[in-house]
Amino acid sequence: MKEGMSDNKKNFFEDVYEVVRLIPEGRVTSYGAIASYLGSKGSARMVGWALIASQPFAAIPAHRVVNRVGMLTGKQHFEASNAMQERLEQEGIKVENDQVVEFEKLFWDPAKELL
DNA sequence: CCAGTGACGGCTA
DNA sequence: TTAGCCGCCACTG
Repeated sequence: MKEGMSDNKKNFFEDVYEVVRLIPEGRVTSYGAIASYLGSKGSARMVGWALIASQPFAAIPAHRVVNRVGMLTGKQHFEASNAMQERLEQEGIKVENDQVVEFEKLFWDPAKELL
């Protein structure tokens, strides 16, 4: 993390981490869903940015966050290009061609399922 | 200071 | 239906 970072930004990052930590095993959510839940509706990109910064913290299951159609767009940011898919399959999620199988059934929306 | 670049997503053609 | 455009905003050169 950076030193000169404003409190707002820092809190946004930590809020993202908190939500991601709450994603149940075997379920996935999207960048936009998290941004929306945190009140920054159009800032899905910032969620992705926060996850890049979360790389060093293994406790955050960033592999459970994919884009709005269920594609593993962030896999290149993991240690290995296949780490994201392997972690998902390890919890029972099937992935074909960088796409989560039955994404709609596994989708976990923080705005609805979190309270 | 300015322009380019994204782990995105909604809208338009 | 597939492609492209653009708003979003932190960061980099």
